[in-house]
Amino acid sequence: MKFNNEKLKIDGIDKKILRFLMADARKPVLEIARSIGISGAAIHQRLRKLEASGLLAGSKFVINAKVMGYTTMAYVGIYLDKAMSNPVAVKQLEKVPEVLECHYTTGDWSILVKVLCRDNEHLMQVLNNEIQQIEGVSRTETFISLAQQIDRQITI
Amino acid sequence: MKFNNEKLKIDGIDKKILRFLMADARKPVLEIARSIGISGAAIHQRLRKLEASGLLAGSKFVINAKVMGYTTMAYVGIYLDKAMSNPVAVKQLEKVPEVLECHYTTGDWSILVKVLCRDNEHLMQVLNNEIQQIEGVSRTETFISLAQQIDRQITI
DNA sequence: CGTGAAACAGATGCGGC
DNA sequence: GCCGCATCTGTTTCACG
Repeated sequence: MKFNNEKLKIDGIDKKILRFLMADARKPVLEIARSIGISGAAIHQRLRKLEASGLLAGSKFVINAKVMGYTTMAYVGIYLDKAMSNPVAVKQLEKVPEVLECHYTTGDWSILVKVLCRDNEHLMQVLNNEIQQIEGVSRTETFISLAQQIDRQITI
Repeated sequence: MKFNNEKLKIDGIDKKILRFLMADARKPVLEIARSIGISGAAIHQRLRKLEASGLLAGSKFVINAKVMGYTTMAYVGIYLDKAMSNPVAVKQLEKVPEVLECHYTTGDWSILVKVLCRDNEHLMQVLNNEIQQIEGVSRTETFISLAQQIDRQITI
């Protein structure tokens, strides 16, 4: 991806718009307009500009996974055999729906993944039957998140 | 939070609606209606039901932090002194805007946080001047994410 | 549950300043 | 850049099957 991010200037009004929409992507533009005392058309123009700049990477509905019975979140550090290339392992991890994030990290492990499971038993199955079955995975270290106490985006 | 999640039944139509909105929270309900061949009013009713069930936890605009010059993401494992209670430390971590997530974890550390910084130098400042200055923090271990290769929500 | 119609509200494009 | 206006589209409610 290439963006024209060299001239990207975000002024106070842009920031206000972004803060509103980061908290609620469905907030009507006209409502935001009234809140910050500017016309709806102006907000619209600014949003087009921000979108063109690549700063706006879309919007998401947030699902409360707990209500769906997914209560166990964990981070898993994965050690790969020297022979195993990272992209090949990632391709396998993509096929595991419980894997929500995957990072290529410095430090002890080759890969750090975040997984979301229904319960500890489900987590065990994902570890044993999915992740550790991937070729090249030699060992894993699991850290269960007993509570997620902060969850937010970058502060604008 | 308590929800009436005992009777929560999600059928195929609900799943389709959710999949559309999880990918793009601003997608018009009428467009979804046309895609799946049902009236707009029906989608609207289902969304109200899903919202009341607590499954819908809002929506967010996603910001591309790279365009804002934030290119260094890292996970930091934090060791707390025995005397230090977790909630007190979390309260301090909340004040650090670079901290995006904070998990109370099993395993070696007391806390695992995700931080997003402009560059390695900024990360170093956050570690030395912010996180390690928090009372009760004895030691940290940092894992820089060289690349985030998967980033998604729960699969419906 | 679903539908279609009606009333309301928001989105979008444009000329003008 | 912003505004106001006109038009189009989407949202929301409601009575009914």
